[in-house]
Amino acid sequence: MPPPIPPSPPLEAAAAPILCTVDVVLLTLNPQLQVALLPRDRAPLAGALALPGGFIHADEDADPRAAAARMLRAKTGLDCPYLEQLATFGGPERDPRGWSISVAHVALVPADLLARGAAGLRWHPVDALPALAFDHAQIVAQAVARVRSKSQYSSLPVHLCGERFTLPQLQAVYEALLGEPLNKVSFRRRMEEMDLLEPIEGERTGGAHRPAQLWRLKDRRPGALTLTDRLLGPAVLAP
Amino acid sequence: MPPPIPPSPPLEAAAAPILCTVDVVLLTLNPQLQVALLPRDRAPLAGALALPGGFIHADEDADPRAAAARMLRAKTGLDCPYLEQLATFGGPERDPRGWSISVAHVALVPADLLARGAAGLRWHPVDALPALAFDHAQIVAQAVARVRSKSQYSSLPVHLCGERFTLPQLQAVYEALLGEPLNKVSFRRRMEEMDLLEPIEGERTGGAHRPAQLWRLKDRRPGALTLTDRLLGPAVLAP
DNA sequence: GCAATAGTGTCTTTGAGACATTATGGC
DNA sequence: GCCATAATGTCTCAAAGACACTATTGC
Repeated sequence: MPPPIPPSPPLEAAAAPILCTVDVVLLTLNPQLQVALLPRDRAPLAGALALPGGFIHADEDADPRAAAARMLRAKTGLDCPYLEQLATFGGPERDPRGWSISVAHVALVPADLLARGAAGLRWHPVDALPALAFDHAQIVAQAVARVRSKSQYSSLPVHLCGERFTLPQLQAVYEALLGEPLNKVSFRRRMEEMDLLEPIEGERTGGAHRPAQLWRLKDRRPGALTLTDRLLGPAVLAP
Repeated sequence: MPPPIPPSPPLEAAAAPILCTVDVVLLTLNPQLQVALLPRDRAPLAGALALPGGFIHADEDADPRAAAARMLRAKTGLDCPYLEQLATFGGPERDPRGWSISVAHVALVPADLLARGAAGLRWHPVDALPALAFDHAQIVAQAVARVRSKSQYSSLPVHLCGERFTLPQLQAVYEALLGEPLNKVSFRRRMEEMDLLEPIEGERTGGAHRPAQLWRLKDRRPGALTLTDRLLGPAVLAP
């Protein structure tokens, strides 16, 4: 028997205020996957390690992504190369101040950009995290799953390399994210099919052995992803 | 030159109140992909077609998903089989009442469940939508992209079939979502590999021709997805 | 029997991985 | 010359698609 629909439920009545925040899972590869954490400087949970984040400011943020970018700039000094919305976490218990929402984002930064900015950041390998404030451990876990999953079928890992890189370097990044060695020939075939890299003429890396060709992204829009219809690695980890 | 980090920005100061809502993109296949819309019964935009949704209630919702389920029950009478968070949309302009957030969800319902509930719902093919309120057209577009994308590598389409279905029916659902015919042999090989279906002993569909075996999901947890590490269709549509 | 759909067997093609070979640097 | 790494050529194997064939119903 279909449940009767109440005539006119007061769904749009104004509700109790909800705390609206944004958090950023900032990741780098150095040489393993690491996440940036900050000790909280005020209550609640002062001193506890937490993701960079804070309240959305209705008067200055154009959307959640802009709020995340502002947070990142303010708390880490980085102007973010790759920034993607992850998911929204919410509920009455996650923050002692009341029913709260956090629009979580993932940001990627090449390890060689870390010198600048990054003042009080504490980097922790994602596979050995200390206790985190609120539900931030869960958020980090989901972010890592997302990044690993997308590494299977997209160019996402290039955003963990600098602007210029060699194919062996890029393959090492994919392997670190996917957690297993990749076939060199297949990897190069796939990168060529994706058609997202261009060689930097004349440029090669030095070293004690045969120098490798340097490459850069063809499409210079920051944060752009190229997808492939075949998979590089194994196990799909996250939806 | 790295931008200096301001000493102690007032990031956690209480901010202007933000409207927190949830919207649901409820989809069915009948025979094309259709979305459920409701004419708004109050200002703003009274009369305009919109997604079922409304404010989060801090006093009764355990999290955004619960809020979406409540909304769905109240506005459509359906207790949802498949419900997944999509993304969060927010900004100062999307709702005339002020800076607002909508945690958008995707819900799938088999066409044969539509008889019950579904009182004032208006179903529209997603490829020929009328004008929608707020930014709901964009939300629907993203939901459809997500559903089509997941159809490539997961069992998501089974949630658009009823509890019992034949393999030709299921293949037709995949084909409708992916927009192209699939190879019968490969499709069956893949379904067998995924190991998510079990035949219903003795049961077969009638009809003028050879009857087909009926199947059902092995894992009866509603909303559970099985993933595959190979792709069924072509073009990856959404990240 | 015939028509129409369900289900399966098999061959061909394609793409991925393993391996070997060549190339280019420093010493 | 030797070693180490980069880059590419080639072979093998496995999976996907095309196609044909069998199976089962109603008429």
